[in-house]
Amino acid sequence: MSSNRPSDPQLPATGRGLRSAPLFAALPVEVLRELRRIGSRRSCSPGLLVVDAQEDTDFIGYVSRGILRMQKTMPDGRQHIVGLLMDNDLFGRVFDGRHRFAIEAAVQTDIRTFPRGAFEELLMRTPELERLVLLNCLDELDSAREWMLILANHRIAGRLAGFLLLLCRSSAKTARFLTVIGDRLEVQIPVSRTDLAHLLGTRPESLSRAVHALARDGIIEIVTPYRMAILDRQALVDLSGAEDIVPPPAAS
Amino acid sequence: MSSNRPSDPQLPATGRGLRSAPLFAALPVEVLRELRRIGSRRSCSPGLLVVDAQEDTDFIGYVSRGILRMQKTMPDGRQHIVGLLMDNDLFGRVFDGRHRFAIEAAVQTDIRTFPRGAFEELLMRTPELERLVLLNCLDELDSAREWMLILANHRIAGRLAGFLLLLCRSSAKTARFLTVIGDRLEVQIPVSRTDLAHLLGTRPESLSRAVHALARDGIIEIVTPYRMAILDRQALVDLSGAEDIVPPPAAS
DNA sequence: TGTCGGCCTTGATCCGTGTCAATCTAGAAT
DNA sequence: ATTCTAGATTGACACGGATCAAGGCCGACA
Repeated sequence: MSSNRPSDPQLPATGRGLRSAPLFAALPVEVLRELRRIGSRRSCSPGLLVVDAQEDTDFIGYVSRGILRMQKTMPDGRQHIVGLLMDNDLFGRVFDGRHRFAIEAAVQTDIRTFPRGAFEELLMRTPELERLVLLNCLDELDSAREWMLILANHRIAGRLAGFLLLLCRSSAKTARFLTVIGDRLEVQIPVSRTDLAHLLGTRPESLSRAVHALARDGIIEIVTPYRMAILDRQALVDLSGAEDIVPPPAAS
Repeated sequence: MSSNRPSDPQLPATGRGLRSAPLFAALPVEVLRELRRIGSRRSCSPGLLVVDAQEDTDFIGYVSRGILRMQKTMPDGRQHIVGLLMDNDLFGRVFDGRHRFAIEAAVQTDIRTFPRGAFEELLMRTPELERLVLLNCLDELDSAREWMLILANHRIAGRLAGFLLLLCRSSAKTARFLTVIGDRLEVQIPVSRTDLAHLLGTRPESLSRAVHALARDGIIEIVTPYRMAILDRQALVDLSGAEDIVPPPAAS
């Protein structure tokens, strides 16, 4: 199945090594060295099952480059996506290996794995690392709730708009998925239409219609199924029903 | 608005004190004593804003009894619920006070607050507590994703069924919301119809129809708007499209 | 005890979306 | 170059849910 994919969802390369990993950048050099020592790289082809649901994993993972899909297989056999792990995301259950969702590579993905025991041990004696893991988890939690806001949108176009804006925002941090050519803003869709449909709680057919409706209205332009240009960002914001970026001042 | 509520959503009383708090139960006595020392009780009436969105709070909160609503106010003024905090839930951003959602009491709720600085300091020198907080956060994260599964259900009846089962499951831990009289299982709905509708991503009218449809089919019985009996749990499971409880063996 | 004002419920109608089915497209393999 | 195949798209149609509007219920307050 992975042999017959469009070549589009490949992502551009970025720097390697933990030094360039934003999540760990602030850590002291000796901690970075230790992480490098206990960690190992792993390359995952699209479709590879990284973690199975209900599995007790013995490692903590970090996405250095690519996309992982978190999903649950329903009793009727359908797979439902509950989230994406993208560049700079940490996954795995510290102190408790049991996963509740399967994790699968969506595109060619480089991850870094740390043996759970060694990672926990390092965590115990490194307050900075521990603090980082906890903060990362809190951020993930809020992100998951933002996702719920997007999913709660009644119309598919609204959910799609929210997703596109989410991509723009998350890319603002890592400069991935985005291509700016002049005043033209192109986003890379990291998953297939079918996956995106499941992610947004709908079907491929309905999603396709929604995408093309946005294109007809001149809000986006479909370059390829995996790449579209944002022509009218404000229209997306209106459709999504949410404010775009966090209000700058936030003064009381 | 809070003065004209039905009296139903009041919840039964439970034991007080940190000793009976399941989250902290496993901690050493001296840590409990310390927590008791720095913490203080607070009682919140329905509708009380505990934390405002974008607010930098100086405390970590723990729900000892009751329900808090996490919500976001949309640009058009509507409030959208992204989650509920129930008995035994911890909230607040350790090491980083900025909240992204407002938190409001849904019913009369007792919370316990710990000054952020003191809590963090205790966290730093108490690995058990820290581990507990991190695990709690990981669980919350997975719960949020379970929520996404419920919300992804196409039919309202399915989302409602998932919510009812969620209530049953979460009550299994704390024995709240549930009343068992003989072979009759009654669940307490902790929020108003309107709130529940928003929580499930729909409108009060549609939700009302879905509830009464389940009642007509003999799957549930509506005792009051805030209390319903589960007559056919398996039917709820089927409707929700998910397996009910985690498979007991989970053997490979 | 009577009035008031929420919330909950119900009815009617229209639009969006799920579903089934067929066709198109673009890589990949030969 | 040709064939093959999975994914993407389009069409037709029925159904569920959103919406607008109205009525019922119950607790709160005077």
